[in-house]
Amino acid sequence: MAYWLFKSEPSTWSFAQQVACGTKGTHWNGVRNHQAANNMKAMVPGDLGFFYHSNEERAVVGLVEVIKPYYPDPSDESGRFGMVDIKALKAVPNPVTLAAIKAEPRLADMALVRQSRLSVMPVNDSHWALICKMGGVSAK
DNA sequence: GCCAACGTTGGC
DNA sequence: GCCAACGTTGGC
Repeated sequence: MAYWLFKSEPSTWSFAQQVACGTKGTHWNGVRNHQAANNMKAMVPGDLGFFYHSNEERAVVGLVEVIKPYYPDPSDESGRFGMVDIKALKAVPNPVTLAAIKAEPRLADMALVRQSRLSVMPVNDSHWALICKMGGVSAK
């Protein structure tokens, strides 16, 4: 079981919209970055992820599950990039802000902190457990 | 609104 | 193949 973090601007695609898609989920399209795409290639159904709101909010607000492995993104004319499908699992009761993550020394080496522009990134087991705890949500 | 980080493009 | 120019992202 691997863990991930999906970053989105809430004004473009929010966790509330993801929840509204229900158990069928949606495709996570629009990624045009090879590092992010490579992370998605490594995903398998059943993997879990954080849903992070960037820009105006800057917080982990929900948990999602990967439901379909990497496949081509039809919105990419170059054919170079793909996407996965995810569905919302549950909201994080106490959203974990970027400020809180930066204030926690054990999270200092997260990709979220080190590579602010990366939109899809891996999360290791201990980081996953700690952020779940900070957010007041059970890890699964 | 500004700026740093960084990926991409295009000229050479 | 190098590198300057440029565009985009995202934190502040």
